[in-house]
Amino acid sequence: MNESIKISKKSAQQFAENIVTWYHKQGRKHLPWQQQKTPYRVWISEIMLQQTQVATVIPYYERFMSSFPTINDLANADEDTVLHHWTGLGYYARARNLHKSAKIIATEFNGKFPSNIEQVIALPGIGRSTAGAILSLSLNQHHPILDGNVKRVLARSYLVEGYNGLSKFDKALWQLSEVLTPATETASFNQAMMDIGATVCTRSKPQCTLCPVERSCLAKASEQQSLFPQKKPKKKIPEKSTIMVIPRVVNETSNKVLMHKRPPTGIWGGLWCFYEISDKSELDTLLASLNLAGSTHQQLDEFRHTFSHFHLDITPLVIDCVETKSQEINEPSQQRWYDLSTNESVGLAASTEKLLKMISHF
DNA sequence: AACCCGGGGAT
DNA sequence: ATCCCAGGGTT
Repeated sequence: MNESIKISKKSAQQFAENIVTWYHKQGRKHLPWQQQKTPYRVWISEIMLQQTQVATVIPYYERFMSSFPTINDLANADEDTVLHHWTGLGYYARARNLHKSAKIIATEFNGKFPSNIEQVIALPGIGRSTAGAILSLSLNQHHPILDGNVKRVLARSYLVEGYNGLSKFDKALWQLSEVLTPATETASFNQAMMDIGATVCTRSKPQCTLCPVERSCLAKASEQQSLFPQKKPKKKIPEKSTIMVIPRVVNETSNKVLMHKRPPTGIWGGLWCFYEISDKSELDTLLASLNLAGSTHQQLDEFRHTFSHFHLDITPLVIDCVETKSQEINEPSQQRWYDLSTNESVGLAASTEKLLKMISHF
């Protein structure tokens, strides 16, 4: 297996030169959406791009930047507002970490993004690769990176065995990235590696004829591109089910549903969701605790929401409530009547948005 | 339906 | 040090 892959200084230099030359030939036209590469802007885009492709990220990124143009703006925003800008992107812990880090930068670094890589890695939500990407792309500092796209390019070029997440595999690739990343033009090299992985050295049907390192690529030489990186052994995922309780008030003056804010850790952390029960027999107890007893309810069609690690079958249960004073909210920071006629500035999970759509034309 | 993913937290 | 989790979109 891999052990440490030996590369001569000369061939490493040649590799970097080919990559950087390719980058300059692109004329950077492939990234018109991100012109000024400040550490802050690169940070936000890198975190978004960890989980989502460029085309999807662009509108989120634009909205985020126009609402939070500076780190201090982000630090001073409500967590709900930050999560609202992340609604539908997934991985909500990343948005919460972004917010936490902004507060740290505001207080400990006077609002200026740190330029020391140890300090950057110490920020929540930023690891070695993201820190390297931020400081190399924005300040041209000499740091290697290793995201999913770069991993694919390197694993194919040097036939590195293993799959994503396997420690031997990651270790070998980090070592390769260290050896290959040039001290000059680091920004161009790193950006090019990510771009090549995203657009040329794609998972299926790579466009090898467009690749600047086609001639030295070991996978291409043996036509094994599709075998690298190797596939992660798959595991069976469990099925779970839940009943989401949707108390609502609909009349001439209001159209609203009762939601609560989830705890900060775990699934959908910090997002606004409906109360859940695992069995209909728990409904009365829940409604009583919410001062909503006696209301009528209707069941909507069950639907499936799938995560990588489990299926979740959701049964929506709509409770029609009459507006009374007993529906005053005790802890508005944890519980609220969500107004369906406005787009309230809070974070919602994709499944919650789907439920809101279902009941809006029901 | 299967695949992908950087970093944090638990073990 | 090593495993498991997160939540969507794309293929």
